[in-house]
Amino acid sequence: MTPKSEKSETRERILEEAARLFHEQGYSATGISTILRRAGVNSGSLYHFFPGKEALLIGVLERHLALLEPFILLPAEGASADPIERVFALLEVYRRGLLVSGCTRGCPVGNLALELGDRKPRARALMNEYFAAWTGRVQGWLVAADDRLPAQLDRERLSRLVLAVMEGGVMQARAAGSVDPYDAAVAQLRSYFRLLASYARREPAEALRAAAGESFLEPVEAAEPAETADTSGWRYW
Amino acid sequence: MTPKSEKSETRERILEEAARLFHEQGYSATGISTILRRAGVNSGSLYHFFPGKEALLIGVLERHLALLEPFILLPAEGASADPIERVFALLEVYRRGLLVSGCTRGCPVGNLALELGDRKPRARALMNEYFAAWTGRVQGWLVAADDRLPAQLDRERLSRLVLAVMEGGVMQARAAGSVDPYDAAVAQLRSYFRLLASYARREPAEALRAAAGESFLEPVEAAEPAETADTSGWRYW
DNA sequence: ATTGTGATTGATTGATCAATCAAGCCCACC
DNA sequence: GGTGGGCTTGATTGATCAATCAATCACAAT
Repeated sequence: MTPKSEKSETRERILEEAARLFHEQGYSATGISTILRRAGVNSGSLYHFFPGKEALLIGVLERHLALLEPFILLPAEGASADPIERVFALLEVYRRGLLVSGCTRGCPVGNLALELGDRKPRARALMNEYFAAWTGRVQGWLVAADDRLPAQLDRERLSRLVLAVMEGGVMQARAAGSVDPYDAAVAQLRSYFRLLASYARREPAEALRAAAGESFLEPVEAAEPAETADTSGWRYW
Repeated sequence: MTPKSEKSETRERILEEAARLFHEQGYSATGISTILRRAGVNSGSLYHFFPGKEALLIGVLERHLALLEPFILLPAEGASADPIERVFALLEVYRRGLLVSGCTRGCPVGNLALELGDRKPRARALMNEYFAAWTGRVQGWLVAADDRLPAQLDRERLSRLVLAVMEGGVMQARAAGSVDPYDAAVAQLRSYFRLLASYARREPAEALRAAAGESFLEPVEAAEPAETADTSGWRYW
């Protein structure tokens, strides 16, 4: 056997349940014993794979980072070939996460980011990496949109805005127990994008003015996730 | 003495330390004993005022709600008479909170909102009330901006976007250990507002196009907090 | 068959947790 | 100066916490 296998089935089950519980109740509020019970594992097994609770947290975050591509980004790209539509397909992914969980689960990394702050430096570095990968991909789409957005537009800044809207929208949805605040924030972002697109289309002033006021939300139809990595047996939401 | 005084000096000290600790380390990670030590109080006193830890949480949230006006909203209004500048003065208040805490403290309610989710219904109702008061005030400013924003613009949706940008920006700043992501998101929001203002000014198409690309951030100068409530002895950040 | 190693078992540890409570203190009020 | 109630004291409770560890199991290699 390979030493300290990274692919142990028990290890995966522990990570999956820990991820779910950290997501639902937070890191501090989740007891090791609960994870053990839900995963059907004894404490010795857990401590065989993870030296302590913090190492388990690191493992969970590494798992989130590994799952970002197949479960979040690729489905968004599969939903549309249009780079701007991909942005809103991505936001639709999180909307689904809210809906299937009754507004109790949004972005799993966002929760931990606010709870842990800088008290676990290794964890913070991973969360930062996660956000960087997220905004980096969005930035790539915005660059790909090319002449459909104003040339001078700062794509990096806009990608940071998109992430902020997602995380802030999820937070409001959790507090409200409803997706409405999330939808409102996303709809307004959509309106902003339409406005930017109108510019790039070099429309006359009157058409631009009309676009500035609009704020309706066009639902994005779901597409089959475009899986490239082997994610069989992995659950995310 | 009035029975179960709401103004006991001890009670205030407990609430202040609990608020700080909940903000810095979260609700679950904060032990009662730590609060007692920092506040210089014995456990019996705490349980004299609060029947349990959850009641203390409610008290902390009620305190945040009471302090929203004098410590957050009024300073933003005092910074400028211009309703749109008030929006960005408000965002500047949170930026200051990030800076003075080394990016460890953002919005105190936002942290709790994500940590507690719907597991404490009474707490969630208060957090929702907090967000509603926040966005409600911003919405009021946006309405007051009147013809300086497009008439068809949905002011409520935009206020939800502003809150999302603040909360999401704070989250990214905490994860990055730097205000840069916060500044980026706010700068992009500023750009959006300039664009909307250009519309309302009915500028010709070329000027509008120029405004669409700009994304610089004008720092908002601080003004003295306009205090109307008695907040002597209350600390917030 | 024997040995080596990774994986599992599950009782147990000491620490820390939220919460309790009997006793005493302080002081306004009469 | 006595009385009563708001407030404080601080040791103590049982529960739960993360973590430990000696023993055992499963199984591949030889």
